[in-house]
Amino acid sequence: MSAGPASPRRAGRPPRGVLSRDSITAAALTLIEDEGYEGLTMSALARRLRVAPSALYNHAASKREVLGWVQDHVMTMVDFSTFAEEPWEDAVREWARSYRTVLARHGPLVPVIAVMPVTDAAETLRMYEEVARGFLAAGWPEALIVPSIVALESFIFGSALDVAAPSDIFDSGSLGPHFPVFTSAVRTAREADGARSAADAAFHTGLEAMLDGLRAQLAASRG
Amino acid sequence: MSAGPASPRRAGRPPRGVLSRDSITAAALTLIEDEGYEGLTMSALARRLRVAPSALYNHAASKREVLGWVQDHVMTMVDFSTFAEEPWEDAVREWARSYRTVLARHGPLVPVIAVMPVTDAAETLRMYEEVARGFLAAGWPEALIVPSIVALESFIFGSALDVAAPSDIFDSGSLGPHFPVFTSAVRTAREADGARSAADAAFHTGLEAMLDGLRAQLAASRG
DNA sequence: ACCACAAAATGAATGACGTTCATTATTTCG
DNA sequence: CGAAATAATGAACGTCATTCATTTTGTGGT
Repeated sequence: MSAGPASPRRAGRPPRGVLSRDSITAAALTLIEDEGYEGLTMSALARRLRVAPSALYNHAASKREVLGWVQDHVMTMVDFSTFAEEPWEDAVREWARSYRTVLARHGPLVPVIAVMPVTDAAETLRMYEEVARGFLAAGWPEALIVPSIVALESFIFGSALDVAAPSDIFDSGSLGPHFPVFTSAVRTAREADGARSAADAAFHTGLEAMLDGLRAQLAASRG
Repeated sequence: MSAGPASPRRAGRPPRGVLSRDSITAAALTLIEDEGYEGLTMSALARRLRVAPSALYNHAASKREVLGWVQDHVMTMVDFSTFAEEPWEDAVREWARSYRTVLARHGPLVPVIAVMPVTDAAETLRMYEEVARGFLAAGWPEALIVPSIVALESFIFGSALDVAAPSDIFDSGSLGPHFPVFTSAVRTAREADGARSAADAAFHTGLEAMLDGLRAQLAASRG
């Protein structure tokens, strides 16, 4: 496949820079796509870039920093364009779906993103600005905007984690008979949902419930 | 503090067993309480138990397995007793609060719990059985019970992650002026919420919204 | 044009961590 | 009573992130 080292680079600064923040981020993303997050090691990353592991530290202070770049890029994949075009409820629905889909492919990033300060994550701020704008245009009182967005995000984060769960996560196995109500409910749900996974069904149920509830709160706030 | 090795145990099976699944789990829990999850290493765990690290592997196949024991114990701390006593809505509220509080202290466990099959986690099954029973008693159609529970759980998981976030997570810093709507909404929310953290306010907002929405779905299902 | 210094690569070394293995001693079971 | 299972020790290994000394090359100031 990939050629061996044509001319094994000697030590010393190379004529043209081999690495950059962008090239490292891109390599990390394809590495994650190919091998998953367990495969994302500094050695593997360096191998992809045909470079010694220590060379990475001339550009990133730590693996954590590389992960920050990846996270920033992942956030750009979330589609929040509909807030400018569609009514509030449809826009939230589309945004939430996109957000969850993106995060589901980057499960190990979810706990990091949930906690990451927004201060210098410009892409994330762009998203929040647009979402907040959509809420404001829909008539939301300012004090309710941030709590509502964070509540939606919490649900989205949790749902993204859920996607990674095995489809038989609720099989109660040999213990089933001891928990008849739950066991029966699981069976009924499986039949009702058909092809849709438990995670997808729950996401739909929860998102619609939350939209219902938020709509009611908005109406209440208008008196 | 703790005394040094009074009699440095020689190799060979000791007269009385020093380790057990319970003692390891208990030590892991206090270790986590003292040092957090970063401090939970097999060496540190062995040190607490006054044992060589390799001795742990006579009882647990891996660190992952120890984590499973911890997880099982953590789930027993969730209070779902109110489902037997109070009306559906209050019971869900209390359960969700307790669940989030417990998980917030065990953030690193959240992604694991979200994905862990329930098959031989008896404690977790007990909780699900009781919660499902509460839904059924409140008149929920069987097919909606599991999706509703999972949706609530997703929100709870995401909210638990949120608790670990720094309080200034939404400070837009020098970029603030570029995102005026969001920046203003953050300031307004902070003033409105008073002492309550952003995470707590969002949890309250989201939980009430979801309860509203679920109540509406229940009403609709009754025609 | 020269020179000092910054930048960027290599390769060797370090330390933490999870895990395995050979060894030893003790209990338990047939 | 003897064999086998059990449960400890301590030494070793492999992986990983990270640091350091060294080497080479680009760049800005005089």
